[in-house]
This record gives sequence, structure tokens and C-alpha cells, in this order.
Amino acid sequence: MSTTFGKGHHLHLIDGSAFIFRAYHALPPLTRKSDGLPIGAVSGFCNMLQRYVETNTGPDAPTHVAVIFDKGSHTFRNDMYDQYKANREAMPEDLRPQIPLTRQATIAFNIACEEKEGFEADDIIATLAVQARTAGGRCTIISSDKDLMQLVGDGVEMLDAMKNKRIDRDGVFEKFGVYPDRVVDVQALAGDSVDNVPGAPGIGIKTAALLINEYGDLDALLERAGEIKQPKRRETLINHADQIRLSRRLVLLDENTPLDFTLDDLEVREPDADLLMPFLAEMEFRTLTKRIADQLGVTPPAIEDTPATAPDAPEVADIPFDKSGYSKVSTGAELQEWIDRIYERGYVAVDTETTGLNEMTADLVGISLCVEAGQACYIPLIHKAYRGDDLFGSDDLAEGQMPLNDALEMLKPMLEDPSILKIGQNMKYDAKIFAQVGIHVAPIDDTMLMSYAMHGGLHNHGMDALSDRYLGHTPIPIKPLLGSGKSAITFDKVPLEDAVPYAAEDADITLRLWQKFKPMLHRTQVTRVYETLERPLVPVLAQMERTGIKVDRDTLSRMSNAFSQSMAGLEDEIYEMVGRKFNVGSPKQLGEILFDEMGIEGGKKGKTGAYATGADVLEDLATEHELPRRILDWRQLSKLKSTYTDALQEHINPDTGRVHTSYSITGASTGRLASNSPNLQNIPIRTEEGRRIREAFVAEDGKTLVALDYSQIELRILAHIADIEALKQAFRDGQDIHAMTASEMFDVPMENMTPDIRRRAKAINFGVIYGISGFGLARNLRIPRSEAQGFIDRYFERFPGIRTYMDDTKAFAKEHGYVQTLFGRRIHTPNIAAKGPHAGFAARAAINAPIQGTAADVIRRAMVRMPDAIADLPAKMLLQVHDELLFEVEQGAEGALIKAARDVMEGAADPVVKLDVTLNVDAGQGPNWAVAH
DNA sequence: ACGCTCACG
DNA sequence: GACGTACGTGAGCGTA
Repeated sequence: MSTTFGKGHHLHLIDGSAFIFRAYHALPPLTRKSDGLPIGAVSGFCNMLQRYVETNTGPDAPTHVAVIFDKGSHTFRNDMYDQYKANREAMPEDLRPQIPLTRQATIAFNIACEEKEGFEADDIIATLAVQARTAGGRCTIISSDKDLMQLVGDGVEMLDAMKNKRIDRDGVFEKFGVYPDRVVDVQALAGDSVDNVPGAPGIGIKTAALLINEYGDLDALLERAGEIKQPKRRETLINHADQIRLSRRLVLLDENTPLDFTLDDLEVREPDADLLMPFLAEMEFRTLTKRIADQLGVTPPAIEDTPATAPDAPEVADIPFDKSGYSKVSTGAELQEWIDRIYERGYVAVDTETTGLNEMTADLVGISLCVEAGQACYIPLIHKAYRGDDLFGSDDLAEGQMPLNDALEMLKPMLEDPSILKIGQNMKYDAKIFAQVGIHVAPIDDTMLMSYAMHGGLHNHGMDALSDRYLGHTPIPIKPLLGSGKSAITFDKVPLEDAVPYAAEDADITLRLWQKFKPMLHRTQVTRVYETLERPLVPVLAQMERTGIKVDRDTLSRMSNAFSQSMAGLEDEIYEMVGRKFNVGSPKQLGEILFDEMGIEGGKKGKTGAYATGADVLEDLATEHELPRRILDWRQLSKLKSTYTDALQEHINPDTGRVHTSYSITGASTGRLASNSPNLQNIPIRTEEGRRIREAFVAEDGKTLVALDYSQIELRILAHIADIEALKQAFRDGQDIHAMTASEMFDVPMENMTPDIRRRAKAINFGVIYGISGFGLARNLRIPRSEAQGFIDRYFERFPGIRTYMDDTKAFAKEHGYVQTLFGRRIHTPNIAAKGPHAGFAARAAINAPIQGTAADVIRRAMVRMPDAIADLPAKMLLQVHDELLFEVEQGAEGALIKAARDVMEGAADPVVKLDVTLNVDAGQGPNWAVAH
């Protein structure tokens, strides 16, 4: 057994990461039956190991073997070049928890399992391969990674296990055009976009090999670069010589990795049933356990057949909610213990406590963490000392708290570590709070967004609702801690003995929800929706919100004054007409004046017993009376003043001079965003007076606002989904879509089109999107219901696809309880089977949702791609208004921005959905939003 | 707390 | 046969 590795020995080195990723991508997202733990990659990994063991017997069998893994995300290459592997996509989060299990699997198979902090697996492989060669033995590297090809030769070979193809010196030459000893030179020139090795711009493997073969090696080439005939190539090599040398250092493997084991430790060992069987059984791999048990001649252990829990049924939490598992972290040593536990796990649930709900002005008060259900901590940072009878509290800090900066310094590397998943409930909030203190949290998972992807339309997605529904636990309410109304306090005034259980429980709940939702995402088939439309939007929106938009206070203030004066004038006229003063803003008083005192006919009372005085009612009365018109004018000014010119001023952040809205990702069931505090998605535009409010939304000096909006996106999507050839053709031809509809419906040639006929067609087009009804159209067009119904019948006759779409959609909703967008987003329609008027609402919502929702998905996709697309431009994305994106860009770069952003927006459906219509984007620019739109 | 009204897509 | 209806939002105000 204890012979020294040497001649006649044969070492196999298995590239563990390659096995893992192959296994992950080759298999569907399997989960462990008993608890939903994702184990697809582990299963594939074990099968690959098993096949490896089976096939490597006989005369050429290895005498030594090890599986080599990467460890840690930071290696010496990052110290050389901080952009190394910076383009790497984050590891899929259902793979992350499986990584430690693949180590365990290797050990269970009784195969040596090696890794070293700060080094890549490739370096360990290089070191061992060279040791084996030096000792006079052979080595086979089981991998197809081209970075390892520099090691081939003199007894070192590679084996592509999938293709079962050996790669020797000639194989390397085939791939690189040079033999192994010059591979690094070629790689240094060609660079590598996957690992983000820069190389020489414009030079690929072919050209690189050509140059190296001509000049012998890289140093000679760089030295004699001046001799190169092609001017461009010559320039590139001379100008980028340093970058090329850096690239070579990055791709050159370290053959002297310090290892705390020797080749002899890797000697092949017999499979050990006592080691392997328990592991396979724990993973609940029934088939594999049985097969290997047969081969080893042992009895397979029993695997309990735990029934899977019903997909959406709330289940009693296995671990009770118990405050004894919650602790306070007061010292660096205690915090370090938590950080160590987090690194062991690879994920952590995080929650922040702050002094308020507005992330732009709130201060971080404390942080809670949870790595295992029932065990959580709270790190209080700036809680104030509590003095019993002191109503005003104290400015002194409470005892037993770490200094804020010390805690943040310790937490920052973990929160920013790409290998640690940070789980939150509404992570946009916490990410913005952390961003305030210079911490950029990534990668993240968000239980609120998971719930939204799975259950949009069924219920809201706040933590209290989710905890009640999915954990059967009502969280500690915040109200008693903070109080309410005038005497309400901020969280930093909450005594620590109350703050710890409250805050720790939030992290605990978040972790439990995540554990519960993770496997549910796959089962409900909305993983792609979550991964592409929800999760990546968080950092994008956080950035937009933090950027904000400049709003000119003076402009608003002047408008407010002007509105006040006009309103006062109108009030005088109104009081004159009525004969006395009253509250013009009170619909109740107004209704009584109009319909009782003045005796105007046709007053209708609603269900609350008050007369309806809405704009449509007053509009009708205005033909006969003067008062309603004055009221309408007054109301318009009142609305503009109170909701916009006054309120917006209150929202200007004193530090930034800008207005920072907050987008709600889960607010609208269709997938649209909602904007609040303030709502910047309903800034006036339809009337001239209102539109002028947009003049107060301005670009900074030296910059321009650029607005891009999708033209008729919902009608285009309708044309595609309902497959209306005439509509699709009209969009292809760039026709006026409403005029075309009018022409079709009313048999009017396009050249004879009148504005009124077109207006009617436009109303019908929109009506269709909303789930048209004769009543609704009649009211909108102010025509008799029978006439409206006639229009609809005619529309269906001319475009029969519409009726089919509506009927099919309703039937789908009834059968499944939800409808879907083209990108797979589900919108639940729980009332679709209801009786009475509810049913009508639900049916129309079901018809509208796939159209509105698909448009929402499209712009979400554009927004997710936008930061990369405009990264090189001096531009920032500021706002989203459903079909419009607003940017601020340095003067001079407007054209470049419009080109880049338009490309992203127009191509946003690709490659997942191939639309039969093009998406067209209109652009505008100017010093303020009124001009830009 | 709730309904009415009205701003937007 | 009558009922009551365009889809999706958020904010301010009056009224209870």
C-alpha cells in the first residue's frame, strides 16, 4: 500500500467543478422528496462518479485518483487583476446549497477530495500533474477545460469524459494551433471573455497562433512587434503589451501550489459501503442506492417514502417559533461566529431595522441574520439608551452594542461576496439602506418576489401575510413597539429586549419562507419568471430610485400660486351662481346643491346614498348649465395643485435636490410596476395646464432628459396573441392603426377617414384590450348601448381572432385559475368562477392581464438589460412609466444613448418570444420632461 | 378606514 | 329576467 508514487503509477485528476456544472445542466431541477432540498446536481454528480468508478477498471486503471474543487471566490489572480472573472454570472441559487454536498459525495465514494483556499482547482491540478510527471508516472486530467491544455505532454493527457475523447499534444494543437508549451502565449493574446482575461483586442486564437508560430514565443513577439506588417495588428500589440503580459500571468497555472498532502495520499481506495450507503440514502436516491448496493453485495438501506406536501397548502412548521433561539450580537467576536456560520452555509437571511420607511432618509438601526430556522440574531447598532420616565428619550447609545462602523466593516465582505446568497423579504429596501453606507449587497434572493412570481393575483406578498399563510405563524406586531400617531417612536428608541426578538424573528421568518418557496418555484414552473423578470430587477430599480430626478421647486411654487389665484376667481363665480358659500371640494355638498337646491334633473345616487358628481356627470350637465363647467375647471386646478405642484415640493430630497420615487415590484397583479411616495407614473400630460407640470422635471446643468416609449405596445401584443392578420399587417406597413380599424369596420376608405370615425375605432381598440362590453363602450362613446353593441359585433366579424382569444382566455382561466403572459408570468384569477357581478370583473381582468402583463414583461426585460447596454455612456435611467423609460444624459451623448436604449427596448422580447409584430420605440429629448416626451 | 374623484398608462 | 360592468394603478380630500 505505501509505495511511493513513481514509474508505473497512473494518477487521475477529476475537475470537480466541471462535473458539477455538467450534472446541474444535464438534469431537471430535482428536489429531495422529504424537504424539497434541490439535489439535481448532486444526483448527476453521483451518477457520474459511479460511472467513472465502473469504467475505470482493468489494466489501464488508475492507481491514484482525486477530485479537485475550487474554493473561495477570491484567488491570487484577483489580486493581479480585479476584473478577473468579473463577468461570471452568479451561480444559480438552487445549485449553491448543492456544492457542499458534492464534496460529501466524493468522500462517500471513498475518493480523495481536495481544494485549497485562494487557489483555483486548475492550479492544484497543475501542481499534481507536474509532481506526477516529475516522479516518472502518468497523469490523466478528466476535464475538457481548455485552460488545462497547457499541462498536456510528457505523460500528462486530458480526457473529455462526456465525449470519451483523449486529448494529447496533437489534440491541443488542433484546438490552439500550437503545442502545449505555447498555449499560454496564445491565450494571453486571444484573451477569454468567460474569465474576463483581456488579451489583445481584435486578436483571436487563429491570429494569435499565427503570430506565435512566426515569432517563436510571446516575449519574442512583443519585443519585435514593430516588425509586424499589418499596421492595426502592430499598433494593438505595442499599445497593449502590458495588458497581454498581465493576461499571460492570469492564464498561466501555478505549478507550485502549496499542498498539505502528497500524491501517495491519493492512492485508489476500494468503495466503502458503510460510507456510501448512508449518504445515498440521505439524499434519497432510490435507484442509485439500490444499484450500488447490488454491486457491492450489501442490503440497500430503507429510504422512507415521505409523501410530498401539497404544493400550496400551509404546513405546520417543523421547528416551533421560539425566542430562545434568538440572540443579541454585542461584540466583534460574537459577530465573527455568525459570519463563520454564514460561510459554512453559503446563504443567510438578512433584515435591516431603520428609523423610517423612506430608504432615502432612514438610518440603519440594526441588522438581523438567520442561517437556520429558529436560530437568528439581531445586531443593534445605534439604539438609544432607555430611561424609564424620560418621555423624550436620550441621545446616549444603549449599552451592549458594537460600534456601527466595526460591524459594517466585518459584514461588508460577506454581504458583497458573490458566493454568499443574501435572502431578504423585499430586498430592494434593505439593499438601498446598505447602499447608503457603501455596501452593495449581491447576490440576492427575495421571498416577496418569489411569492409574487408564484401567487400573483392570489394575495398580497407582505411578510405578515406570507408568514400567516405559509408558516402558520403570526409575526410579532410592530405597532406595540413603536406606538402610533403623534407618540410613535422610531426603532432606535425601542428597548433592546423588545427589539431583539422582533428583529431576529423577521430574519427567521424570511429564511423559513425561502426554504419553503425554493422548491415551490420549480413545481409551479415560474422559476424563469422569477429569475429573469423579478430578481434581476431589484438592483436596477434600487439604482434608479437612489438616482432620482431633479425637480425645480421654483417652477412648482409659481404654478401653485397661479392655481390658487385661478381657483379663488372660480370660487367667487361659483358662490355667486349658488347664492352662498360652500365647500366646493365636497362632492356631498355639491350634489345636494345641484340636484336638491337647484333642482337639476337626472341626479343619481350611488350605494352610499350620495349623488354622483364625477366628471362624466358634470360634463353631461354642462351642456345645459354653467355651474358644472366651473366646478370641473376648479376641480382640475385643485387636483393639479394639491396632488402635484404642492405635494411634489414636499418630496424634494434636501440632500440631493431630487425626487426619489419608490417602485413597488409586486404592487400590480399584471406585472406592471407601481410608483409611490410620490407616484411619478401619473404626472399630468393630457391637458395643457397639467402638462406644464412636467416642465418642473428637469435635467441637471449640462445634461438632457431623453424619453423613449413603446408605440402602441399593447395593441401590437394583442395583434400577436390573438393572431389578427389585418392588425399585424397594418403594424408591418406602419399604418395608423386606429384609422385602419375604422376603415375596416365602417367601410370608409383610408383617404376619406374623418377624425370622429377614427375616434370611435380608437375607443373600440382600447375597449378590446380591456375586455369590451356594450355597456362600457356605450358609456365611453356616449352612444346608445344598442349602437355600441353593433360596433362590437362588427368588430368581431371583421377580426374573428379577437373573439376566439377572449373565449379561450376565459376558458383557460376557469380551468386553471390563472392566465399567463407570453413570458410565462402567471396572473391568478380567483374570482373567475364567482357568481354575480364579480364574474364579469374577473373575466375582463383575465382578458386584459395577458396583454398588459406581456407588455410589462417586455419593458422589465429591457430594464434588466439596460445598465449593461448603457454602461459606457454618461447616462442614467431615471424613471419607468409602463411603456416609457426616462433617462438623463450628458449633453452630446443623446444620440448614442437613444441608439443603445432603443436597441435594447425594441429587442426586449428576444430571444424568448418571437413576436409577429415589431416593437417600435419613439424617442424625444430636451431640457425638461414636457419637451422630452 | 373608506369612498369619491381624478391623474397616468 | 335583472343586475351592473370597460383594464391596471396612487394620492388627496371629505366624511364617517
